[in-house]
Amino acid sequence: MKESFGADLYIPQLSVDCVIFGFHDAQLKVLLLQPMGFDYWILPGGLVGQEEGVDEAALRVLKERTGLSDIYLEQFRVFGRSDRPTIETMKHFFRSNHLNEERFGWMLRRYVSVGYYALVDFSKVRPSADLFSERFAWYDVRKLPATGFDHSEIASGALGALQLMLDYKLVGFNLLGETFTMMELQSLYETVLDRPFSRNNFQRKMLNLGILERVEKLYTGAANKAPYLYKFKSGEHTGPVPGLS
Amino acid sequence: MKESFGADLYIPQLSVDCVIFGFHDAQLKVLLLQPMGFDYWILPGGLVGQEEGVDEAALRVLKERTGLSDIYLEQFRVFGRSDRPTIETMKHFFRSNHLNEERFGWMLRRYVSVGYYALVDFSKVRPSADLFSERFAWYDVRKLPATGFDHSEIASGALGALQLMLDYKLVGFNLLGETFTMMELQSLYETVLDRPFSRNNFQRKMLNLGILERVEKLYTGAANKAPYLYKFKSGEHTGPVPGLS
DNA sequence: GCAAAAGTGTTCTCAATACACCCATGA
DNA sequence: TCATGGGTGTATTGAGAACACTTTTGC
Repeated sequence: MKESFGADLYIPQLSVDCVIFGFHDAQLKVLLLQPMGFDYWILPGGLVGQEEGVDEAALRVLKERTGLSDIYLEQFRVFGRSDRPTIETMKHFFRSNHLNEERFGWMLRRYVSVGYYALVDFSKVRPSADLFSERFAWYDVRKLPATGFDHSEIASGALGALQLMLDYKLVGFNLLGETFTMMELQSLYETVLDRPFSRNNFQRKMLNLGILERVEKLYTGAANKAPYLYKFKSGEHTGPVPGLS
Repeated sequence: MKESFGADLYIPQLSVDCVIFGFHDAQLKVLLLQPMGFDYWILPGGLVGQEEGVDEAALRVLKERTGLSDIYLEQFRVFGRSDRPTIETMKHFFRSNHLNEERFGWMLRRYVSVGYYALVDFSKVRPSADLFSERFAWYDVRKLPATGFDHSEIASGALGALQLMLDYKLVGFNLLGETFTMMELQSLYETVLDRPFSRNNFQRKMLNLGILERVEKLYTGAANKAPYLYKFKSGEHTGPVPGLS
C-alpha cells in the first residue's frame, strides 16, 4: 500500500467549514481564503482528527485563521448531498499546484461537511491564510465573490441561522467590542436582519432586556451630543460553543 | 487485505440517528429498537452510502423502520465528540452475537453521527425492527429506558430542537392525522412544550394564524357538544426535508 | 335539568410602533 | 444659533392572558 500522507490522522470524508462573521463599516463580513493559483475563494475549514471532537476541529481552524480563542461558535447544518462538488474542485487544485495525486488521493473523495458560524470582534482578529491559500480577505456576506465547492450556499445558510438566533440567544454582542454605542448595536441588527429599526424603540427594547450596562459617555468630537457607551453584562449568552456536540 | 463486509459501501465513521416522534395517549413518544440480546435500547439509525446524501440516508432509515415515505424530517445537530461511546458498545454487541470482529472490525471505530428528528402520524406507522434488533417499542420521550451509545442525549437534543421549531415553522401538524379537533392540537402543544394553555386563547391563536380549515362536526357520542374537526391548509409548512443538505 | 365539553365574547396588561419633543455639541 | 445626532416621553395598536358567559349533548 502506498504511503498516504495524513490519511490515517483524520476521519475520512468528513470536514468542517467555518463562516466567520465580523462586523465592520456597517457590513456583515465573512472571512474567505483564496487557494493557491485560483480565482475563486473558499471558507476556512479543515479535517477532523481521529482523536478530536468535531467542535474542537472547528475551534482549531478558528484559532489558526483568526488568532483568537474563546470565540462564539455555533454548529448550524451538515452539508452532505452526494453531489457536492468536492472531488472535481480538489482535482483542479492538485493539478494547479503540481501535487502528487497518489499521495493525496485519499482526499479525492466525496466529503460531508459540518457547517459552523462564528462571531468575532472584527478589530481583534489577526487573520492569516493557511498552507494552501495565497491570501485572505473579508467580504460582505451579501456580495460574495465566486466561491469554490458549495461554499456560497454554506455562507448563506449561516446567515439564515444567524438571523434566527440573533434575538433568541442575544448573540449579536459577540460581533462588537467590549463597549459600544446604541447606534452601533442598532446598525448591527439592521445589517444582519436587513431591515430598519426606529431609533428610540430599538433603544427601549434593548434596555428593557436588562442585559446592557451603561458605562460612560464617549467624546467623539463630533458636532452632537456625546453618546453613552454600553457594555454587555457578561453571563449566559456570551460563551463559546453553547452545546458541545 | 482481509475481506471487510460492507466497508467500501459506506462513508467511514459517519452515521445518522433518527429520533422518530409520534403523538399518542397525550404522550410524545419516540421509536426505539432493542439490539439482539441486549437490555438497553437505541435509536433507529444507519450508515451513509457512498452514493447517498446524508438526508437521503436518514429518509431511507425512516422508510425502513416506519413503512412511511414523505415524512417530515429535520436535521438538528451533529454529535461528534471524540469520547462518544461507540467502540465499546459495538464490541459488546459483536461479542454478544458471536460476530466475527475481523469482518466487521471496520465498524469498531469512533463514529460521528448526524442527528435528525422526524414527525410522524402515530396511527399510520407500521414499525419494524432492523436486522440487528430484536424488537421495537414506543417510549415517552421524557421516560426513556436505558439507552446505548449517547442516544438519550440525542433524544433530548431532538426534543429541544422540536420545542424551538414548533411555533416557528408550525410543524406540529405532522404529528396529527388529516383532521383533528382543537383539543387534540392543544394537547399536542401542551405535551411538547410541557406547559398548559388556556382553552379559548389557544383556539384564537391557532385560528388567527389562518392556516386551519374547519371541516365538519365530529359526533363523539359523548355527553357534550360535538367538536369541530380541523384540517391543516396544506402549503409551505408540511413538506419533508425543508433544507436538503 | 344537570354535568361536561365546546364555542364565543370582554377586559386587562404589556410590548411593539409611531410620533413628538428636549439636550448637548461644534461650526 | 442652527444643524446634527443622542436621549426621553406619550399615544396607539395588537397580541396574549384571565375571566365570564352561552351552546350542545347524553344521562
